[in-house]
Amino acid sequence: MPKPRARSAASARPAAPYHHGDLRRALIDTALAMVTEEGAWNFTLREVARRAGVSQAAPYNHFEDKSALLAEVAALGFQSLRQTMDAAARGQPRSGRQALAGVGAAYVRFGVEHPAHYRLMFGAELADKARHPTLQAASDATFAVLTGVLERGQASGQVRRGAVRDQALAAWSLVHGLTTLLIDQRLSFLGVSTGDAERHARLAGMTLFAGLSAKTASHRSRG
Amino acid sequence: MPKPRARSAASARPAAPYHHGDLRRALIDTALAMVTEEGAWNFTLREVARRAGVSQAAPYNHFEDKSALLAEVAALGFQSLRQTMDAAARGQPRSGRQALAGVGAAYVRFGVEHPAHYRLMFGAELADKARHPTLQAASDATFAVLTGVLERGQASGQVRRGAVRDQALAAWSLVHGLTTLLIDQRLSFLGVSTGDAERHARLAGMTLFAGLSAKTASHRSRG
DNA sequence: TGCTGATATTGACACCGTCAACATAGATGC
DNA sequence: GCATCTATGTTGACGGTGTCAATATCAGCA
Repeated sequence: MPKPRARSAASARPAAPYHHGDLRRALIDTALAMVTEEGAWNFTLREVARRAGVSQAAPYNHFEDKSALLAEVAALGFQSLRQTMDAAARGQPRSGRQALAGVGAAYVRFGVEHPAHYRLMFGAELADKARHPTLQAASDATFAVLTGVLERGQASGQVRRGAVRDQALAAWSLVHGLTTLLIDQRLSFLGVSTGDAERHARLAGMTLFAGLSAKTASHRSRG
Repeated sequence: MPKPRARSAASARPAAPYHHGDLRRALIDTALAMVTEEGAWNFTLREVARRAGVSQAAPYNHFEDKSALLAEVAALGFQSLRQTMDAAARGQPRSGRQALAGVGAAYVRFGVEHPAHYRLMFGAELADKARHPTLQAASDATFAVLTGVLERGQASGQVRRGAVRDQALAAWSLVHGLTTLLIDQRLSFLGVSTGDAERHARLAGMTLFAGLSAKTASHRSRG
């Protein structure tokens, strides 16, 4: 067989036509699979192209850069994280401390269960997010879930009144720091493994939320 | 001059002798300079060798791996961070909330002022710290400063009694998360820049410490 | 039908981490 | 003093990478 160029021939599968059809989507899907299934958060553009069955330079017709593809996959991660947090927020009956703890725990759980994706989402390679508006938008929407919970908490009187921005920043810092420390195994010397993730998330969250609580906190938050 | 091989000749500088003398130290120093002066946290081993004036393969006589050199530089970063935190802890008159806030603020300030070094210290390339005992030791010593402050705080009655490990984990998560978010400019959409670092560190810290405080916290921690 | 623009391939460039083979020189034993 | 050993350099290579220029292919439209 000199050159399998059949397209409208009798072959059931197109057998690798010259033009892929929707290579952009295929590349994102392939990269996403590599990130989620294996732990390849720093994958190679050539490898993605290889798995998609195209040549090494083909991606450059759809992405300006390797980091553009990275950003797309990271954006999908933020969408997934946002859905997880949304579900956790809605799963709680009240919009107060329970909701906050639930969302925080869901956040940490997402990171621990998808370490490669989380690393990609927050990796330094994409630090200049201004270049990737899709990623920026997805990230903002995710953060909005947190501020929303805090706003409803303030409205319901369960969260101390104050600048939601500052409260959200503290809460986000806490869960983000805990997640990255867990993922990078920086806590092994403490005897903390990723299995304890949720427990520690709730524990650290309780400490923080005691400070956020509208009521006097110290005698209320004892486990 | 055909071959500048003068060593005991009249030349003041040795003019590149074949054997460097202490290349290991020179490589670490060079890499450290690249990390601190420029923002090159993901430097190239070849580039380090180039600047040290040796060939590309010379470093392999002193480091098993590129990551071994990375680990050494990261360990120096942890030492520097520990000194900063120690100074902050000692600078506070009392060993309670003030000390904790001071140490936290010093931590965040260190990260913001040395972003490249901080990224290297916590980067995913060195996630398997077990391979680098020097780094592990330096990291542990740094963490010990935090637990020490908490222990003294508990002893003096200013910090709520409880498992120091859990409190330290919460505090570390908070400052680490805030630092990485600041460094990676993940907070620009909030209008938070690295210039506000210390203010936000103290603000977030106050929220957390309100939960850690032994006294009823909510009416005491108002700025 | 033939042209045009989008999309894919090939082949190259410079760079990277790492290794094997070889060169050099300071230390050591005689 | 000299030969040898060993630590420490160099050179050159291998396979891998991101990226680009030149070229080939093909779908849709005049």
